[in-house]
Amino acid sequence: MTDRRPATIKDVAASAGVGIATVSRVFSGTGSVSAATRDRVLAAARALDYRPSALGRGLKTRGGGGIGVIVPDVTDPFCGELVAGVLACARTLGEHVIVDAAGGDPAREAQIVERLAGQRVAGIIAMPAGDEADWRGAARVCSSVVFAGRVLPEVPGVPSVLADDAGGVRSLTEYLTGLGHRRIGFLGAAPGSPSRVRERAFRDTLAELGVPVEEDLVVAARPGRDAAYAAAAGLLQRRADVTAVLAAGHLLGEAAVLVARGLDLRVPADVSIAMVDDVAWAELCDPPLTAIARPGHDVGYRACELVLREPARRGRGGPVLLPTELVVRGSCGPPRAQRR
Amino acid sequence: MTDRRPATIKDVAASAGVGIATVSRVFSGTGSVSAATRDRVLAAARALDYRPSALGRGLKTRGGGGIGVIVPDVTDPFCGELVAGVLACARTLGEHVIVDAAGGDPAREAQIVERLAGQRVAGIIAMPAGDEADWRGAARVCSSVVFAGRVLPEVPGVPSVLADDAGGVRSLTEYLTGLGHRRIGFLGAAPGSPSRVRERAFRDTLAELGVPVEEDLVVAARPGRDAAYAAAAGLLQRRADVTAVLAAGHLLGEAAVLVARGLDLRVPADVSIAMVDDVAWAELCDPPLTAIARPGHDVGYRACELVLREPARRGRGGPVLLPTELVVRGSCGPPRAQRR
DNA sequence: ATGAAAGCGCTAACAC
DNA sequence: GTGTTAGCGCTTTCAT
Repeated sequence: MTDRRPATIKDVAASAGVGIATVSRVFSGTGSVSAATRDRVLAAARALDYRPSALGRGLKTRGGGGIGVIVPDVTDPFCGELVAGVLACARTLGEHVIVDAAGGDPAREAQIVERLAGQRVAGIIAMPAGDEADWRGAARVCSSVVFAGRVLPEVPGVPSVLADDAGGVRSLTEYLTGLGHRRIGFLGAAPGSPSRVRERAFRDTLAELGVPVEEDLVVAARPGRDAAYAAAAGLLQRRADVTAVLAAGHLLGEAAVLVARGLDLRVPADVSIAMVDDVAWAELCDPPLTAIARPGHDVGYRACELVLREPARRGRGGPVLLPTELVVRGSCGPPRAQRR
Repeated sequence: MTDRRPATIKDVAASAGVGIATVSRVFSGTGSVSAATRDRVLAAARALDYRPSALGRGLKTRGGGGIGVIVPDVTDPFCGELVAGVLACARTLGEHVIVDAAGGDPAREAQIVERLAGQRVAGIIAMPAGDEADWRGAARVCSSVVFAGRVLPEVPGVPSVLADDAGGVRSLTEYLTGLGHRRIGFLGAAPGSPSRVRERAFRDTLAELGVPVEEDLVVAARPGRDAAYAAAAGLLQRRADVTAVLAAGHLLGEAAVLVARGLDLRVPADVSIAMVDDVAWAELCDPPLTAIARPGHDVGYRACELVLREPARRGRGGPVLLPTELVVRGSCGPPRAQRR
């Protein structure tokens, strides 16, 4: 049980009676080695429990390899899917993945980028929190950066792959108005949020449909469960006449459901509720919630492909937009004439 | 915009007019450097956008640093929490974290361990899928391995930190029997599963309470949503007389809720339902589900501490057991005299 | 306080 | 085919 340090290429070479270059050739698949020698090397390696050091190789080849992923929170369902997608793709490409959570804090995000750069990763995939300046720098620091699931405006040279949130909100809005709703409450992200495409899509769709947008019905919540709940409660109490609520995220949807329940509102008889993010509980809710499914896994997968396979095409063209899907369940119905 | 390769310590040394050793001292904090020199070095470094290479350092110091985490699936809520806990701890210790998902496949798990070993990580935290032999080898391969959230029996030298699942199931079982239930269905993991402590705890508690265990009521489901649903449907249809269901995981709980709804069973009037894993939707369910909260975050955090801070104590004593919490909501009530 | 030099484990020319 | 050699970027004696 002596825990001696790992065998090196030199040990293997000596033990197999060959030069270190030969061992290197055997393991990197480069050059040509006679079958006999290869076997001897492999045997020696196995005996010594040898495993090539990624450090040595990385140092030589300039680039440690691997890819870094930065999300606000790994426990968020969408982020989880995203990460899973990256892992799936990275696996096929034989790369490892360094994951970190920035908690929505730009400073922390910058720190993580710094560390990743120190590791000499081949690329970084980020769901950015919000500081353009930092990312402007990061784009220089790392060979290849791509945004996934979210973008920062004004960061040139960083390609992105996104779920088509605008399209999703648009169809949800059309669905709701089609049902007859005119006073739809919108629960969205705070002004500081990186992208308010959802809110814009909501407003635009309503405008196109000739439904007036009442400012009072568009509310912005800061991130987090509590803020979401407060926003939902505020909206539903202030405007007892809303007939439907469109929640722009699962936390906001959760809040809407809870508040409606607390207010003894029947769904969808008194209020219809729909949300962005088709999380697991949408189906378990009573009634099951109509939602927009965002392809988190695919977003991650594509982002990983982009960052590793097409470093040349970086920044070419607009963002890659992946389609969302409207999943209709039982939480929306025609508006009741008058609530309360 | 010339994308020249990253500056090295040599570049900085030259630019600052000092030796490379001095630059090293400045960045590693070792040795002593005069304030003036330090400033010159720092200035030069900033100008060149220098960032020490973790590869170079790692090679020299034997050990790339960083820690590896292997879970079955990052999108699982418990795994997500676990990973988040590891990230939180690793951050305080300045280590990066390589994450990978094995999908419950021992072979894939072994591959991942192999890659991690190649990266010369400082330690590995794993929620093992099932093959003892692989892990027996892995324990040798890597300096420091710890199991988290789940254990394999009989892998010596690998410490573990776990949620007290047995305790959780015990309190759930006591709670249910206290309510008057005698025919409790148990939805558990398949026989091949790494640990069936939950089932054992259920049986033991019932035995202690003098309630006979009917084999017919203890069902094992293979992993995955579909299998869970099938198991729940089978149980509830076969035994219309069960008055309560204890689901040993959130997927099983989900299945129980869905099946009960499909069968038009009222919860808790017709059946009480409780589960292990206090996931987000437990509170959104109607009625909200009584559940056992497992401290996923803490498990990850402690595991990370263990793997990095106490390599000496490895394997000493039994597993670290973290308490679970019984969260009583509205899904359980006294049994109805007779169902159907 | 600081510089020179010797590697860490590996790959890539280049000889043979 | 296979061995020799020169670094990759860094830390670390050992002089100075």
